[in-house]
Amino acid sequence: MAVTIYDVAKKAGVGIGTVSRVINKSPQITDATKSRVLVAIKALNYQPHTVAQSLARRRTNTIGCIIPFFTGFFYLELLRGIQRTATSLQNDLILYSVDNKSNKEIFLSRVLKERRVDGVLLVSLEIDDDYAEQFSVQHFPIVLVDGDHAVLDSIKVDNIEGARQATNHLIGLGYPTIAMIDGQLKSVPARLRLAGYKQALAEHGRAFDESYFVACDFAEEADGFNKEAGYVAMQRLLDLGDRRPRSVFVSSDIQAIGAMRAIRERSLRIPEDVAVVGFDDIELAEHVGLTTVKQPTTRMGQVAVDRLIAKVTCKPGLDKEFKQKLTTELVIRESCGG
Amino acid sequence: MAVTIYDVAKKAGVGIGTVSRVINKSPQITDATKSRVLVAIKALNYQPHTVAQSLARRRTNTIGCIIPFFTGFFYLELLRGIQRTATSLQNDLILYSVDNKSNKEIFLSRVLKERRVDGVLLVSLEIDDDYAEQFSVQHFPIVLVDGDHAVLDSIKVDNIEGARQATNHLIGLGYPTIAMIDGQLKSVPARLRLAGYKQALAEHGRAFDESYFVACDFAEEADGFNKEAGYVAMQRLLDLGDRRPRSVFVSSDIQAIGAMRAIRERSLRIPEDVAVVGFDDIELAEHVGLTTVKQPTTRMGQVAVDRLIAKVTCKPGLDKEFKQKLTTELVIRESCGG
DNA sequence: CAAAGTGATGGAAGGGCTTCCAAAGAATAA
DNA sequence: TTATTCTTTGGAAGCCCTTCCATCACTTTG
Repeated sequence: MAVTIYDVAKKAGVGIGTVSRVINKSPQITDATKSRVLVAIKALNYQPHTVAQSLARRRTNTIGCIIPFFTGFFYLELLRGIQRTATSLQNDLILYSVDNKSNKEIFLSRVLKERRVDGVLLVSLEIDDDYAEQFSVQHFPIVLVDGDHAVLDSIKVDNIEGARQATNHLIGLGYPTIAMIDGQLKSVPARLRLAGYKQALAEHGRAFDESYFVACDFAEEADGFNKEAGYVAMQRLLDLGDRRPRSVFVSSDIQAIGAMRAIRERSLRIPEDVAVVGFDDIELAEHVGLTTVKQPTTRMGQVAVDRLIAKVTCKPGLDKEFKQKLTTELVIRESCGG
Repeated sequence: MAVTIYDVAKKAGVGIGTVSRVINKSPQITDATKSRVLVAIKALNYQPHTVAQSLARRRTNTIGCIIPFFTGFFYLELLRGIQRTATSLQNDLILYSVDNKSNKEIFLSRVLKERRVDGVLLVSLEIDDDYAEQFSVQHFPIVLVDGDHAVLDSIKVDNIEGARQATNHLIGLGYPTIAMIDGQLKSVPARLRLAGYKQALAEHGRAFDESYFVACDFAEEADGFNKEAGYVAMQRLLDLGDRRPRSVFVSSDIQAIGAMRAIRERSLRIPEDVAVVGFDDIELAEHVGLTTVKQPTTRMGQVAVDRLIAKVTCKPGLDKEFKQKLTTELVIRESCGG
């Protein structure tokens, strides 16, 4: 059978409390006893039973992460930031991955009642008001990542600012006309990116021109953020003939890839005929030389875990609400010229 | 305070053992008592404390997964298969991700002693003999994924067969000359893929021609499986001038991407001048129309977890060694013509 | 009708730790 | 010296379950 704290205590000739204190680095232990215990621990090759510790301490040193079935680079990088930070703060990470909506609810309620994790990260998923309420009332630590809710802590990227950066880049390069291709307007990021686009135009005294704006409301899949939608949307802009825009800000890289294909199919060149900026900085973007807006994904994971664990350990200054927005970064490649 | 099994027992007017039996679906409970208990559980909104269950049962219903810091699609898909299968078998998944080698050892020894997980998956990582020994002796369930060791269960893809498929495809299309670009020969998959290539050639009575084989031994990073290495290697083949190969099997997609660039830079066409097959089926492969060998990645995760949990639960027939090889699948796109 | 068997139930013990309280010992003050 | 305070230590109780054993209420059998 496995060696327990009692074996160590007997071997070292001390009480179990003393052994426990040594393990937990309690200060009030004489160096002599401490080293006796340490020797016994080494001799028996003892390691505390984590599960028993969790039960007694009412702390698992584990955080949960509810994340939609991770496709794409974004989630990989996010997970990397989360994992790395958790490990560095001596926490383990349990992954709950969500296939469909009902799944999410199950995980939320499990997390809340099983007490298997000290806190939870909810990534890219909406949370109902009554669940939010429960977490809030029970003081169960939760941080929303790439999402938001009135009563809960959240961290996300500043979509408006990112869209502004992209648009300003095109303005700065002197393009006379700047179109925008957006996702479905019912999606939150799509609306925010539109707002940033409009804001940048307004700041430079440019009017928003309805005919230069295409929302992919016709495309269902992935809220319009997909290759085909970008392709179709770009066709519409190119159909303007002479009035076609000189440059376009596309609200996601994957749409931009589709848009670029549409441009090339008409024998137009990028950026000489039409300049393109994307959003996201997916892996493909580098390959096709797409200038785009990079989200600080790894960082987001890190900040989220830091905050979550601060809440778990009741660090001071946690009452104030935490609504962090991280700023994006423009990655300049070849698709805009300049 | 949280509601415990005692509260439920009192409310239902039964003993705690009875409540426990209801929770664990023990058969010998009358329907009447069972429903009384169920009512009480519902009324109190009771849910068992997972940690306490783990301690009492000496089973955590959790598996660990030690995985190198997941870059690339391969790990995403693998993780998807692992996660999905674990969830469907009522197990949670703890992710230990490895940044560097020492990290791996730490996780291995923690897993072994902390008893926080019932079993562990070791992905794409080598394991020292003495650790393998320890797992073996202690009967601690472990399954190697995309790796191997004499005394441990393992599951991986059949690299030899995959390389044969790729080479045979080129042979079948009638290409007179078939070169190969490989990773560093010190890497195991590189050697296996070479073996498959040679085997296919031999089966069709073709000689292995040293001058048509380039191993990327000059490239350090990622065992030679990277874009630049592929680019350089292809240059060498193209430098053969008139004797340059009519087709080439590249041992990874990422190298193939580099190779394709080298081909295009000499104003040669794919597949009209040089046909290319890759290996891996990364996301980019589809985008560039690369014919390639797809690994059954998700499936591998699934099989691994199935096996691991079978071991944990001591299903019969586990003594025989388990060394599974999954077969690859050729994905035909445009880079080979035909 | 008693004896033996069957099935459902209660609850103590045990899983391995932390923590609190009391006690012993050491150090200081009077 | 004795009284007082401070440190260090031992170990019981508690964290919340599962499981085993004893018990009790019925059946069945002879």
